[in-house]
Amino acid sequence: MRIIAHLDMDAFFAAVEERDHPELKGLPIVVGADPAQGKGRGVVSTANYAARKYGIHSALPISTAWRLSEKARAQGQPGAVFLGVNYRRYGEVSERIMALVRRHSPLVEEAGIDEVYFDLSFAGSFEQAAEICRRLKKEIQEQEKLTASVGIGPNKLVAKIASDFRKPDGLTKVTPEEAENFLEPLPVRKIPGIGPKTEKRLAREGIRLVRDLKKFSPEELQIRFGKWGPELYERIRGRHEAPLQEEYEPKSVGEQETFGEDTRDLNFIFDRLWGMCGSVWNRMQAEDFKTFRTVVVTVRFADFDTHSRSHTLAAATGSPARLRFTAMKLLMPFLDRRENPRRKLLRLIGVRLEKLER
DNA sequence: TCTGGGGTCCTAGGACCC
DNA sequence: TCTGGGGTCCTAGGACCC
Repeated sequence: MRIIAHLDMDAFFAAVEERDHPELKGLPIVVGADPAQGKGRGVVSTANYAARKYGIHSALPISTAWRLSEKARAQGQPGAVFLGVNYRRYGEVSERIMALVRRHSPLVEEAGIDEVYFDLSFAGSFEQAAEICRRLKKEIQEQEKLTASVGIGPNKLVAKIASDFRKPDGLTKVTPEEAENFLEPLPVRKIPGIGPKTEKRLAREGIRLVRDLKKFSPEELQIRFGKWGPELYERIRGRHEAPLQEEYEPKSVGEQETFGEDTRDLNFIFDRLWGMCGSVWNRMQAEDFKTFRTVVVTVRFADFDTHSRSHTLAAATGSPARLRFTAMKLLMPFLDRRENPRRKLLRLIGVRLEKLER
């Protein structure tokens, strides 16, 4: 019998900041882009639970978060504390938490900086597995002063949905017998792979819950969802055999940058492209790759219209000059009248390397 | 309201080859 | 006169995840 656990840190970035800055304890905290007095253009990475009471959440435009904070302040509540994202710091904390997890399981898949799957089949029973998870949560609390939510299930899919079921500081156990009933009443959006677009599309047909999706045969799901349909048929019934993946090979390395303000200043744009080529090339090397073969350049115009151009070289190369040359060639058409007849301002550019080899 | 940055995977058309 | 079928690679776009 497989027993899989999924651990997800609660409001991770914000929780680390709150812990490291005792003077902020209890205040609403928003980690993300610089709000720049309401004129900032990024989004919220993480809001702690106090900030969520104001309606602030992950992926919300930081300008909207600023407005919600001002509104709360006008009503006599504390304004939110806005902090930049300190990846290095969160990475260190993450490493220590992953080390704790590894003490309890021989098979661990890190699924991001703040979440991890681990195999507890050896425990023999779901009750024993839950006991291990309670211990782990306690260790994280004592060592790091942070809370996590854990889900235990017969596979990764059920474990992940279960960890999200009670938050924060939750522990949810779903046995193989319970899995199908556990999923039925949940919104379809809870199924990993069903995002905002698919949720909307399904809602138009009156399909909102996992239960509603179950009326379709694998063939009908194939028509609606393509290759993924038959797989989805299994998933909504709680069946999912994917093994834990202990490590994986990156397939691409890239960077993109949204400018402080939209621009058509060629000196500025070329300068940024140049800089990005350099840092992407450095990161490729740091990841132990020697060569790339495909270069992708992305452009986003002021109206959010987004395009990419890619070029695959005849042979792999490790040359940074070749990268700069190719990226430049791919970018040029976007600045040209044919591709950009209305001379739209640029909001973002990006560079990505694919077909990497060691 | 106004939308980040790092990625992965899928689809679909066209080119090309056998 | 009417024009196969399958496989692979490249390119562009889109949905999704953290």
